[in-house]
Amino acid sequence: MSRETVNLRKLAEALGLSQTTVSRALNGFPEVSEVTRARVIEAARRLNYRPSASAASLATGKARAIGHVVTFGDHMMVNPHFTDFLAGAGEVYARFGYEMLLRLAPAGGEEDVYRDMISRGRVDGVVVHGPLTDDPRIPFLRSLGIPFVVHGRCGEDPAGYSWIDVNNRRAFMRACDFLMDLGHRRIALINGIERMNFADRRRQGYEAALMARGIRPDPAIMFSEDMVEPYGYRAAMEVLTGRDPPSALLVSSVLPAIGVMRAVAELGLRAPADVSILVFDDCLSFLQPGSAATPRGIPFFTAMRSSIRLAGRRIAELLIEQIGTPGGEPKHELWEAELVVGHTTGPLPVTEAVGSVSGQSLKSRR
Amino acid sequence: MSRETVNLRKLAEALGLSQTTVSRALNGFPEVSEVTRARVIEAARRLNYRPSASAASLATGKARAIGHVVTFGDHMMVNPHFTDFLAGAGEVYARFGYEMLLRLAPAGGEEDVYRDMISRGRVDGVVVHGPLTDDPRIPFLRSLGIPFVVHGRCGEDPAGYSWIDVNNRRAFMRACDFLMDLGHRRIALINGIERMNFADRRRQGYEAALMARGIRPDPAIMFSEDMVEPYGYRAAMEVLTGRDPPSALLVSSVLPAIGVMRAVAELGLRAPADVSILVFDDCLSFLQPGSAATPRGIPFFTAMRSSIRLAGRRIAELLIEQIGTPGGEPKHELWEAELVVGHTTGPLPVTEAVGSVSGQSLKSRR
DNA sequence: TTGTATGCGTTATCAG
DNA sequence: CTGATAACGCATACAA
Repeated sequence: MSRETVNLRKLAEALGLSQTTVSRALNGFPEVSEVTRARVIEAARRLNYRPSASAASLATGKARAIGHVVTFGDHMMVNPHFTDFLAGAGEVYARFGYEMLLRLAPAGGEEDVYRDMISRGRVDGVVVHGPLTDDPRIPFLRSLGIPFVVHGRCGEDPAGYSWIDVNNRRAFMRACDFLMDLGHRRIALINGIERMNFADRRRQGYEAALMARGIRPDPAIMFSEDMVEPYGYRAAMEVLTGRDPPSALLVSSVLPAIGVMRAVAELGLRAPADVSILVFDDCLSFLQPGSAATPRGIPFFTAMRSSIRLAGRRIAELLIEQIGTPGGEPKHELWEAELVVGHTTGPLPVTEAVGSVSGQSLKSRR
Repeated sequence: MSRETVNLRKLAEALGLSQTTVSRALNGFPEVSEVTRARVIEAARRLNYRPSASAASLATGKARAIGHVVTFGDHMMVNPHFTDFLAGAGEVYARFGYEMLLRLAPAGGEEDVYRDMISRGRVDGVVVHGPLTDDPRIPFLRSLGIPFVVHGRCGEDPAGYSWIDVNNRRAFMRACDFLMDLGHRRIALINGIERMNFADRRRQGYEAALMARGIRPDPAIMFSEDMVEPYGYRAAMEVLTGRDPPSALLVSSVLPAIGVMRAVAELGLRAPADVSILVFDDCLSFLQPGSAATPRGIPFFTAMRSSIRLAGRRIAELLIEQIGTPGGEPKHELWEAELVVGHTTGPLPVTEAVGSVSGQSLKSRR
């Protein structure tokens, strides 16, 4: 139970060696003899030696830590998708001996927070979450010259920094095509905040798919907000009880989709009999397995799926690699989302296909 | 655009002062003249001086950081309730200039992780999440002599360490009483993992309330698992389609409650007409406002409510206070959950009150 | 009110 | 292969 802190000096004294040799032995330098190394390692374990992080950091100039700045949403909310990202990244950090630093910042105030933790030497690299379409954080971090990886990206084909992103545009095109192949023509979009690049791209995909079949996107059934449950509920309520309701809903996350289902149930409707629902599924673990599996093992929601946890893992790997090789080129990965057919999509209801008074028919079912 | 790192020495040189004076001026020591202090502060800002965290930490022995070890659940999942805790705690950390360190650990492996970040001097204090009924982490941290605060607690009236907890026992007694006052006699419990103290206490409250009215708890309608959506779905499915189904469900979190609602809808049932549902609501922001508010501003779920975000805030405050006053006594706070009546509870359905074949009647409604 | 000297616990440079 | 010794950047006891 030796609770007294044992430092390098004491360890070296106990071994009758110099601090230098002990340090080298512990850090795997090749020039130390294997017998000495074994002795040192054994003694270090026995005496419970742990190198001081701040001393090491001061001496090397490396913090062995990575910073994450998470933005307070409009509801002073931390994006719940973040837990799953964290699970993926944290696993990698643990494996490579990196610390994870977390700071909150109000939307727009991230730069100060980044600057602070970087210039005080607390981190060797940072992750950018939720990039906007034209995000000041990217030029800012580039000017600082610190390694960073963006979860998502900004403009078209950005090459000046590292990022990992889902092909959101194509994912929503495919989703829309899938619904139109089933006969749907009027499809609502319940999107995330379109200042965010991922949501902007999703809207683009949605619009492109519609227009490719000669359908003009209708702003009356397109929404853009923080992806939370009540939002899905309100949006679904609005379009399903409005005039000319859509026969299908394209929803940007499982969270608002749950709200959509609540609205659907409250209106006495059923999916997919009355309305089809297609979701972008980030594989949130607390809604897993299979984004709410049904008894037969088929996922509940039909979805475009891409694991945010895997993204966290890969981004952490990339960032650590980048920290290790300062001169390296930026790297990019564009992932394709997978279409998974569940229970919430089906062919356009017959009543819908017949007349244009479908709104009334929907409402009358209550 | 001075990107070169300016340290205390350079700043002092630029000012024609000694490092000592500059340091004292910046750290608010009283003995420095106000004119000097103003000069120093101005120059520090102008030259973009930020003290090195590792140097300060090495010199003072304080890390100005707080460690959180989050446990991987059975599904290799990070508890989504954590984002809201984080939102509360992070706000306080930001205010007091503390860093938040996050590490993942497999269930049971937390001690090594705590030991590592503590003995390497990365943190000044730690938070314990999700304490078990007899949690080895508490004696372990006490033996280390590091400030820590537990979110929850372990045995009866523990006094040897600081904690903040909800009165889970009473909350579930009240919930159960509320349902029984409505006429319900057969109430299912969809609980969290009862190795965890909070869930254990909830079960105690549930059982005590039942027994106080002469009802023997029935293990056939009591569940204990990770509080995720599919769990709620499965449990609800099982009891509602089984023989002798309950007329009310007591659910430990909004997450499984969403799964419960999915099962209820799939069975063609309605709440509260066919079945009452009462939830413990942690005020998760991504399900806010009002745990899924309905149009009239009344919350959707009837719930026992206590904000996990507020808990995060208060725990952070307590811990920082404790770090500042080493000799202090442990502090405890026991919060009462609030009963909020929503739309998912109602009197016992008539059919239930009449016969004992209610299971059949439920099923036949499909 | 300001300055000098020293220590914090490592790693890194340079000799041996 | 090993060992003195000097940084790293700040805080602080002690002097002036």
